[in-house]
Amino acid sequence: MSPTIYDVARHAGVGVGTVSRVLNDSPRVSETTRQKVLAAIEELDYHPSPIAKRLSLRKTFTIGVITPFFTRPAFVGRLRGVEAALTESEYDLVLYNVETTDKRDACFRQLPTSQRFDGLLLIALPPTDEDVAHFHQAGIPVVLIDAYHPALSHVVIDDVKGGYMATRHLIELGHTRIAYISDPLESPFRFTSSLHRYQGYRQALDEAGIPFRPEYHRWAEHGEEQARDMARHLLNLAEPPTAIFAASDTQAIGAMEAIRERGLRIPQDVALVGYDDIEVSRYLGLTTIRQPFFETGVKGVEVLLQAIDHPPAGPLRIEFPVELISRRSTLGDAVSPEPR
Amino acid sequence: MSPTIYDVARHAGVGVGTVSRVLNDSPRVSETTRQKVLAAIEELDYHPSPIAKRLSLRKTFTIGVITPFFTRPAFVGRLRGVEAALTESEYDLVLYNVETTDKRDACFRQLPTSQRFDGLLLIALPPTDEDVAHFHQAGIPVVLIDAYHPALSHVVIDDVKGGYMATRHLIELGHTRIAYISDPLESPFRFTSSLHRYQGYRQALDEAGIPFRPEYHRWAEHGEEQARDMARHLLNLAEPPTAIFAASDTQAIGAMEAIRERGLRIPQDVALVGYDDIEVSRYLGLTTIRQPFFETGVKGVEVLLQAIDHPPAGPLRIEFPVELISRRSTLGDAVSPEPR
DNA sequence: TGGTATAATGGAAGCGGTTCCACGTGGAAC
DNA sequence: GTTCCACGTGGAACCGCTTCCATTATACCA
Repeated sequence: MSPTIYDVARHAGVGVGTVSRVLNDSPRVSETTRQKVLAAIEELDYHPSPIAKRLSLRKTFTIGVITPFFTRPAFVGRLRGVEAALTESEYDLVLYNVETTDKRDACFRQLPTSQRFDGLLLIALPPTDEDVAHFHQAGIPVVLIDAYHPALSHVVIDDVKGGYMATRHLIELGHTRIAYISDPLESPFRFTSSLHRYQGYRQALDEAGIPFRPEYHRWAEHGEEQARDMARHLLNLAEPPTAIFAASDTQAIGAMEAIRERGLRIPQDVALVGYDDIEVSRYLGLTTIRQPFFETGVKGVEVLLQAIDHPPAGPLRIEFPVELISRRSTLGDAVSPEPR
Repeated sequence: MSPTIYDVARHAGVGVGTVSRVLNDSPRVSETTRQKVLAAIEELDYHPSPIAKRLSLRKTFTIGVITPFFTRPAFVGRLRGVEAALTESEYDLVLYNVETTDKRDACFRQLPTSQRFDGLLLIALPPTDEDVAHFHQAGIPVVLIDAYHPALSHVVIDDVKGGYMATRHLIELGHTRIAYISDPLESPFRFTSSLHRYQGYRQALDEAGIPFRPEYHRWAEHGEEQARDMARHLLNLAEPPTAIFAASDTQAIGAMEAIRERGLRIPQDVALVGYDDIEVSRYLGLTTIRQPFFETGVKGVEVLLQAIDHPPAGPLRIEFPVELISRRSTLGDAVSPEPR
């Protein structure tokens, strides 16, 4: 049996209150007593029970993180930031990976009232009004990362702007036949990124006076393979695009494949822009919109921990900037598959 | 303030013991009483406090999962299985992502004695004897996934065999100039997969009477880019290999790039085998050794939960089979980049 | 009819912390 | 020499469960 605070108190010849004060760095302890207590702790190899602390303080020191498909770079990137920020703190990170809407709904329904969390962090999962009402009733702070709800604090990037920047970049390079491939604009998970980037795409076209062609926008389930197929379709059009903007780097890589397999050159025949700046993109020479995954994860944690201790008057909105990273897939030399 | 078990007891006109029995499905409650209690629970919208339960039972119902670089497919794949198995149970999953040996060591030192976990799951992180002694002293069950220590239960695949199978496959296709690219065989993280696969590679060569050529084995930090550079080097040899076995699909993809950029055909000029069967491999037509990521994660959880409730006499060893998946990168038609 | 086994139940104690309140002490202020 | 206060300290009560033990009610048997 591991020693308790009572054992330490007895061993040090003091009361449990004093030991507790030492543990919590209270200034109301004399230096000599502190030393005695620390010696006893050392000697007994005492480790306080976090569970008892939690019960006593009526605080779980745990936050629940719900993320969809954490195999995808965009989600795991944010999760990485969340994990890093949380291990810096005294909070535990309990993870839920959601790959079906059923599991998402189960999480949304059960976790807030489970008395297990001081707060909840949702990654890329916008809740419904009903969900939010439920969170509110449970009295648990919830922060969204890369998702939006008017009543909840959220850490986001401006995807409309990102879509605009990507498209604008292509327009500035002289392209007018610019296609957009993405996830479905509406899906059961209510992911919004493809939609917002689409809006930015449309906006840039409008602004440049380039008419939008419906056949230049294609969507399918997320994935390289699906993206490759979409790009193949685009390249088969009577008047194929000279540039493709993909809603994610993963999809851009699929498009790259389709372009290559037709023997076309990037960017001379088809220019390509992705989104996310995932790890391999630099190496592939893919022009892309960089979004700060890690930082949004960290910030989400900060906002949530702050909200736990000092509930803000209203929901906070934190927006991170996106950045265009120009590489070979739109500029200068061809990307490699071409022999050098 | 949310209601407690006392509120429920009072409301139902019974004692707290009875409510507790109802909550825990004890048979020692009459049906009428049970109904009364359930009604009270419903009416008060009562949710029992897991923290209080944990303190009372002296059990945390939490397991700690320590994984390196969970951005890499091989690790996140296992983690996915772990998460899935754990949400099925009543245990919480607390996650630690380790990207430096410092953090690994800190986790190994602190977590076992932190009184926060009923068990620990280490993914691909073999502990030292000293670490194991520490785990043992803390009295906490530890299970390894994809790692080995003689004193700990572990869930593994036979990487030697996997390396053998990959190499054997190439030999059977008539190759004799077979290169191997991998992570460094020894690293601060003590990952063993590159080493074991290397051993299998050597074994297959020996068995076929093909002399091992040191210049055909190259290693570098994990990553597509590093792998591409290694493959470039191999292809620049006076007598370049006709086949490359890469210790991971990620590295195989890097090699693919190097092969393409020289205008060589896969598999006619250079055949390619990877390892892991990550998601994109099917789509890239990459021949590979499939290992059951998800299943090993699930199994690791099973073994650990079992060990928590019924400590086994000695450490268990669970081995999963690997499987050769033959695709275009060694067989038949060229992989795409070639126009169809 | 009394005795006894059995089932259902109430409630105190315990899990291991925190905190509030009471108390003793010593020095400063008058 | 008294009064006052700040400081340091001990310990009971409490957080919300589980469980064991005592008790009561019921059923069954001789």
